Amino acid sequence: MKPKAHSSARRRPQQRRARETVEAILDAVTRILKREGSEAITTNRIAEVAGVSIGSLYQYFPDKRAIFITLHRRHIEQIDRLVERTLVEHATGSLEDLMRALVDAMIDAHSGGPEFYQLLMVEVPHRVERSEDFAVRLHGAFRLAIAAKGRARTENELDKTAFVVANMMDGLCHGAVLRRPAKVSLREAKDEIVRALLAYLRSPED
Amino acid sequence: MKPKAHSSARRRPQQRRARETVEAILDAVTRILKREGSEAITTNRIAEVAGVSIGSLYQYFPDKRAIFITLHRRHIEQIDRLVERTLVEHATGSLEDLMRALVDAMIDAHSGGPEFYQLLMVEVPHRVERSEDFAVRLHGAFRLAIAAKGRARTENELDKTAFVVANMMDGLCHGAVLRRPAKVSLREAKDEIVRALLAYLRSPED
Amino acid sequence: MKPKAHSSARRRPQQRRARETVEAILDAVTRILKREGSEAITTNRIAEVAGVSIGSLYQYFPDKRAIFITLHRRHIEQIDRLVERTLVEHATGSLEDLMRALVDAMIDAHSGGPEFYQLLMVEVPHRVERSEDFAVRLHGAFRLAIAAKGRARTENELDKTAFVVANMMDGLCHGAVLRRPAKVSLREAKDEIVRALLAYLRSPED
Amino acid sequence: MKPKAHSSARRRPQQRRARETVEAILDAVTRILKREGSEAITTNRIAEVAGVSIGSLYQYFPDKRAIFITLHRRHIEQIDRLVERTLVEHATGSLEDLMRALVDAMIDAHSGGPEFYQLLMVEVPHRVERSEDFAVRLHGAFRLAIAAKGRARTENELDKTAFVVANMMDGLCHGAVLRRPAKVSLREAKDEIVRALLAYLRSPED
DNA sequence: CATGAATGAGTGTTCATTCAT
DNA sequence: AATGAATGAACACTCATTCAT
Repeated sequence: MKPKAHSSARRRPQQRRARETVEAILDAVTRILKREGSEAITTNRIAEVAGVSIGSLYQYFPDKRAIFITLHRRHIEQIDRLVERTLVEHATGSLEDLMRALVDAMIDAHSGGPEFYQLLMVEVPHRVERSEDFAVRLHGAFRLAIAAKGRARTENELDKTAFVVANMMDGLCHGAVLRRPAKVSLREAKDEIVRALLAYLRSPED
Repeated sequence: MKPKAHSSARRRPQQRRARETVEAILDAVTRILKREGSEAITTNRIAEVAGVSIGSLYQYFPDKRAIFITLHRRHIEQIDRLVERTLVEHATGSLEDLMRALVDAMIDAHSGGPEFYQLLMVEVPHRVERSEDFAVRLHGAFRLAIAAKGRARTENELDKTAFVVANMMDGLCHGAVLRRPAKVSLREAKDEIVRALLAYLRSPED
Repeated sequence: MKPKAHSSARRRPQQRRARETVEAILDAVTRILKREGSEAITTNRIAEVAGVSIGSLYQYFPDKRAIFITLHRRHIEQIDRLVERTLVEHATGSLEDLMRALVDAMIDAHSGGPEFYQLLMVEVPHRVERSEDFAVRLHGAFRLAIAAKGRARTENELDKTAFVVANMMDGLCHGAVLRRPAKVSLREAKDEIVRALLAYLRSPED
Repeated sequence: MKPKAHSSARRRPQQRRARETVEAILDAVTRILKREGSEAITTNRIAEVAGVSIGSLYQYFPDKRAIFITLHRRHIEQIDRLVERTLVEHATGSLEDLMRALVDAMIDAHSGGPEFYQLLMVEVPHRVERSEDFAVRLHGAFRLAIAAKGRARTENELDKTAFVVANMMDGLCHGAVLRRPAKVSLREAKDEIVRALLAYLRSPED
């Protein structure tokens, strides 16, 4: 009656508590970053802002870095989902629609402020969990999408094209958010980025 | 009585010493970064590797951050000189020559390893001394160069074009150094970057 | 109504559970000590290795130290039983037989490794529960045994003799286990210890 | 005149300061141990009691354990010097004089209280710096001294004798300080220890 | 000016213990 | 009773910076 019957109902509370604590910790990091700056992100402050004890923090994360690794993983998962969803949704549309949708998605995803990405860059051990940069991770997806839209190409041409598209997208969208000249509106920047991508993709192979 | 009497003869040695000390400190930072990683860059270690006392370090730099600000300023000055020289040298050449020369220059300048730029990004206070990002700083230079090569354009079109070219250049060159797929050679990447830039610059305005 | 009604039948299981839990905890300590070293002996780890919850551990022991006190008490009880049994068993034999039997018993009892005794030394509060050191506790037993074997002595002489014998036994047996030179076998060490004890016990009073 | 002339005069102050700081730290440990107990020995408290900053403490000792290792090394050096000096001083005297002098020396050296030795036992990593226990270290010296006094012996007999003498000395002197029965005076204990040692050393080989 | 010993606020982390479930 | 998530005081240690020499 008590011990094992539909134990899921019994274990859930624990798992829910744990999940909530983890969320609170992760949220606290971004909150502190925004309100107090990256230097204020200490484990004790995180715990305090998260409303949990420092001991609880260490129950869920083996050390400080693990918090950033989790944050990083979540971030790239979010971006990847977004990009892949966009690629699928516009698989049958025009090349222009696809590019525009991707640019919109990228810019939306990065609007959280540059400090956050900076932070992850600094705190996440290179090549350990950050393993693959955006442009590297999505190389395959871009290749597929480009292959579907484009003319016949060799494998090598596809690789080069995917490399350029991924890095243009990343660099230009980042630039549009972080260093757009005052005289250029976000709308205009997006249009121009799309124009640049299309110009490249439509240019003759050689 | 003492201070100014034919000071040039007297001060020179001091200024040379000072200059040498500053250089030694700055060099020490990059040396430690390469050999021991960014975590090892402490003021005491910098002084030690530079072969000066910690006291002397603080004679020339008010605090740790000032060292990075100096390093950063030197870095952007170097890049700027490089880009501007390239723009001038290829002012009369073809657009393709200009772009190829710029891409070469950028990739050369960034071959010092990503850790260095990362470090500066992290340590230099935003908007204080890092004031203007590459793409922003060189916006004007690019505008001029593009205006000279291109067809008649409105001011706004020039701004947008300069924005895109600067950010494409930055993003793609960075990508070529840091995240180029194994199957694409650096030579091929450069060619493809130039091709993308030209495709954009030659595409019809609208 | 509830508490005592044929309680023996009812309480037994509980008492058995309790006993088992206590044993599991005590065993866990020595197991961790051997496998992970004394630094790994934390209350949480003890509970984990014992297969009980940390809460249960605190049900049976008021604090960490109580665990070591229990362990210590058990250890001295074991030694005392061993020594006293040996004294009784060899009450009628020769002095040499008695000494040899005691040395054997002591060395056997200490073969569990030095870390264990070290641990108890450190963790058990002096003069609280560790109240009486081996040589002090068994002083009386030794006095009796020596008195039985020896010539007529004054009380004071008996005290001195018991003091020396107990401490020789302790020190030499400890030494035989922990710091015996490689060139001396355990067999030889035992023989030599017995020889030393007998030489002392047989030496003229003055 | 100032800079390099007999630089020893200049460097001394530094070395003296350093030496004083090290002494202050080491003294602080024993002071805290006596006044507040071993649990109060934290690096911060040590620094406080030593009258230096925690930073200075870490300038001279890489970590907490290093402090205990130094303390331990000094202790064994002191004991060794004492024993060896005694052996030399009584090289030509009677066996009884030598033994009595050694017992006196040992008891004097251990009168600092048992907590101190306990502490070193616990904190100094076994077999790392504690390399050789008293009885092991002085095995050679005892062998020589015994060989000089005694009758002709085989190598093996010398080893066994040295083993027994060293451990008797250690165990009995320790016992005389730490667990002497109230009814036995220190004077009596010493006499009895000497008597036991002589009885052993004078007993026929087999 | 140069030196480097000294400083100490602040950091990440541990672990004995409590208490709501 | 049993559980184990939560607690938080306390610890070892770092490092930017100061200042007496």
